[in-house]
Amino acid sequence: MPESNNVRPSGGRHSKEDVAATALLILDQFGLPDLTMRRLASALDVQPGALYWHYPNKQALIAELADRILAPAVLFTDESQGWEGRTQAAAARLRDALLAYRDGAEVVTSTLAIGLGATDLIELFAASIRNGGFDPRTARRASTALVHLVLGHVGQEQQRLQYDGLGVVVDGARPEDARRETEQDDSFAFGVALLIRGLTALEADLTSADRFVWDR
Amino acid sequence: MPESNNVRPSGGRHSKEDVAATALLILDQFGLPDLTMRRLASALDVQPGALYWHYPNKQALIAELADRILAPAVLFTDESQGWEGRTQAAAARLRDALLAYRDGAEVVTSTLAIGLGATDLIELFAASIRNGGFDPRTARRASTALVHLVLGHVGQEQQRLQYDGLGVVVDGARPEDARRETEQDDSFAFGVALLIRGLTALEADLTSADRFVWDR
DNA sequence: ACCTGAACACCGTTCAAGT
DNA sequence: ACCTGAACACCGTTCAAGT
Repeated sequence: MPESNNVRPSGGRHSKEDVAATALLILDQFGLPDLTMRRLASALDVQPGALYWHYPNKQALIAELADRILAPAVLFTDESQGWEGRTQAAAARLRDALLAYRDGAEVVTSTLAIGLGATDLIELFAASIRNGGFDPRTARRASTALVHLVLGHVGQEQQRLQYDGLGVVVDGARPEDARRETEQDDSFAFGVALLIRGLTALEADLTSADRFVWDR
Repeated sequence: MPESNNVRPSGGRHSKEDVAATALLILDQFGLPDLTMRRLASALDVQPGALYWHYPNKQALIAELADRILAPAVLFTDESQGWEGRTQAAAARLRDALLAYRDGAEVVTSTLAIGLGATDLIELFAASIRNGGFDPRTARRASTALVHLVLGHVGQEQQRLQYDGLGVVVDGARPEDARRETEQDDSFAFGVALLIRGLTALEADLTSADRFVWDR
C-alpha cells in the first residue's frame, strides 16, 4: 500500500496555492530541515518533478512561505499612541507572526539572505519611524536594525523551543518554562526599547544643535 | 589523472588542524554552499568517511570554523576611551572578523542557531557594557541585541558582495561600489550607535528617578 | 592513530513524453 | 495546464576492515 497522508483535490490537479499551503503544513509540523521537495511531493501525492511546474526552484517556494508567514504582520495597521508605541507594536506583531510557524524566523532570514522580500519588512517599521519626524534615511537604517534584532531574537527563541521539544512533558507544565518565556519576552522588549530610546535621544541631540553625536 | 589540488602532508596523515584549515580555505574561495564533506575530503586527498574520525559531524566542523573566524575579534582587548568607545570598537572588530571570510556571518549564525559558541560572542560586548556601570542582566540583554544587529548587518553585506561578484569587473573599480561601501559602513555604525545611545539614555532615565520608561 | 571501500538513505533539478 | 517516469549529479553518515 502506498503511504499517503496526501491531500489531492477531487479534480486530481494542484495549484500554486495547494503546494504552498501543504508546504506550510509540513514546515509547521516537522520543521525546515524536513521540508524537502520530495517529501512535499509525496504529501501532495505527486512526483517530485511536478513541483517545478508550480515553482522554478525550492528557494522560490521558501520565499512564498516567507511572504505568507509575514502577511499578518505586514497587512495589519494599528492606531497606538505615538510613533514609539506604533514601532514597538510593529515589532511585537512581527515577532508574533514569526512565532506562529515552526522555524518561521529561519524561513524569513534565509529568504532575506538571498535578497528577496526585504522591502516590505523594512517598510513595516520605516513608516512609523518617519511618522516620528525622522528623515527617510534615518528611518530606513533604524528599521533595518530593528528587523535584524527581531529576526535574531526570534531565531534564538525558536531554537530553544526545539531543544525543549526534545524533553518529554508528561502531563503538566514545567515551572522553568514559564519563567524562561517571560525572560524571553522581557529581553525582546528590552532590545526593541533600546533602539527606540536611542532614536528619541538622537532626536533630542539634534534639536539641541549638537549634530554629530552619533556620527562616528 | 585524479584531480587533486590536495594538501596532503608528507607523513600521509591529517590532523584536526589540517582539516579545519583546508575547510576554511574552501569556504573562503567558494562559499558555504560549496563546502561539502565530499569536496573537503577530496581537497585533502582522502575518502569522505575519513573526516568523521576528526569531527563527529558537519555541524561540529562548522562550529570549529566559526570559532576560528571569531578568534581575532574575541581575543583582542583594547583601551579605547570610555565604555561606549570600547563597545563600538568591539562591534567593529566583530564585523571585521566576519568580513574576513566569505560567508563568515552565515557560518557564525548557523552555529548560533544550533546552540553553540554563543557565550563568547555575548561576553565580547557584555564586559565593556558592564564596565559602563550597567548590571549584568542589562549588559547581557544589550549584548545579545548587539550580536543580532552585527550578524544581521554583515549577513546582508556579504549577500550583496555575492551579487556584485556575479558582475564582471574588467580592470577598474565601478564608482557605485565605493558609494555603497561607505553607505554600508555608515548604516552599520548608525545601528550600533543607536543601541549604545539607547543605553546611555536609559542610564540617564534611571538616575533621574523615572525608573520605568523602558519597562513596558 | 588514521584511513579505505563500500554501502545506505537520501537530496534538488531536468526533461521528454503523456493526458 | 498539470503531471509521470526516469534519470543526472550530487549529498551526509556509518562501519567493518586495513595499516
